[in-house]
Amino acid sequence: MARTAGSHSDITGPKVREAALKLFARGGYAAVSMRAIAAEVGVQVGALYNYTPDKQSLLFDLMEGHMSDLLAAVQDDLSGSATARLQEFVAFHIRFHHARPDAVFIAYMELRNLTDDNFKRIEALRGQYEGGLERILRDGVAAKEFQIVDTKIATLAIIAMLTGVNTWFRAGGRLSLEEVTAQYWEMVRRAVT
Amino acid sequence: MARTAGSHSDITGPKVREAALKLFARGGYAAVSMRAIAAEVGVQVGALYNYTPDKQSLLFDLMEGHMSDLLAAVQDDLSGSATARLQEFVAFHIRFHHARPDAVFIAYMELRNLTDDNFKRIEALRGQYEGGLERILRDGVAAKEFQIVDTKIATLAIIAMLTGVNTWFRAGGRLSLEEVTAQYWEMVRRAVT
DNA sequence: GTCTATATAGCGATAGAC
DNA sequence: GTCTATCGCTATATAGAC
Repeated sequence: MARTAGSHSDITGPKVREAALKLFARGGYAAVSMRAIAAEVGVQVGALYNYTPDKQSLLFDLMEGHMSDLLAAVQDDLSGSATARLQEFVAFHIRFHHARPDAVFIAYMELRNLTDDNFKRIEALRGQYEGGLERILRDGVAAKEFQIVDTKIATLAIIAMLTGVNTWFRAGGRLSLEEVTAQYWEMVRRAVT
Repeated sequence: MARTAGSHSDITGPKVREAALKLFARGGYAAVSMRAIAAEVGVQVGALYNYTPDKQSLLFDLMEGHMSDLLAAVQDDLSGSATARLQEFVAFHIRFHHARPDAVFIAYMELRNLTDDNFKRIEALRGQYEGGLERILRDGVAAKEFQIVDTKIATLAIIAMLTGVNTWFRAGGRLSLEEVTAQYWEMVRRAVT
């Protein structure tokens, strides 16, 4: 309305992030040029630098945003049994990751393209998320609901298994996400008891 | 001996592949230049093209070589029980992948940098390997050793879980590879029975 | 806020001398 | 088989006009 023609900071900013997310996931950080991102947004390359100081910050912001969303969304109702908490974690992990495949892909594939400092910050967030699962497993062992020799190994094994769903599951296929979740939960449940 | 000075095709060829393997694993295919590979080998960039027609072929040859090695090494002794065959598969997968972390990393991370044709060929090899595991699971279900709703899902879940070992296990740490293998086998065994 | 133009650097691949 | 030199192109990032 009272806005200067050509001024679109509130629109272009999110569009830059969306374009980078899509293109990084498709082609890889190193292979995607700032020109390609600008073309996807519909501006010239110089305009991108109103929204990010450089390409590295763009990558880091995407990964940090994803990990923050993940940590904000995960819940752990301590009043339930460890088994119930683990079942909720499995369902949450599959559901959350399925809903944002591009961000998940980038978070796993582009770690090595982060600077050392940025890498440490992302790894710390990842450690926090893993800690949430391990706490459930340890509580389950203490309550004699689970039999697990090493809860750290079990944590990593479960997360690797669950995240793998994103590499093959596509909606509209032979199975629904609910069926897939039920079968993964059954495997996880057996593996820890 | 009777060799022309400066002629080192039998030495340089493998060194080019080794250098590319190491650098691709560390920095990613797109981020590694032919100049960087030449420097790692100790030659000038022009010399590389005596050993590969282009950079893409270098990547494909590494990935195809890895998958061929994997398929040649995996064994399935059909005379054993499905449980014994699965245990051997778990131990083999962890052992084989642990021995060549760079090749494994590239095989998973650089798929999107393959041309369409090359991608299809690598995916076919991967499908062959997964088929070997699924055959064990199906036989185990038929023999009532395993209870699995969907052997395809179980195949993908088990492989994702086992391959995840490479992302965190380092020799000389808290646990030996044998101990890790034993714990993964315990989780897999429970998950399918 | 976006544009065009440009600085500076590096890329994959090839040609031709030795 | 390896080297040096080079072609043609693209990269990130910045400067200054509007």
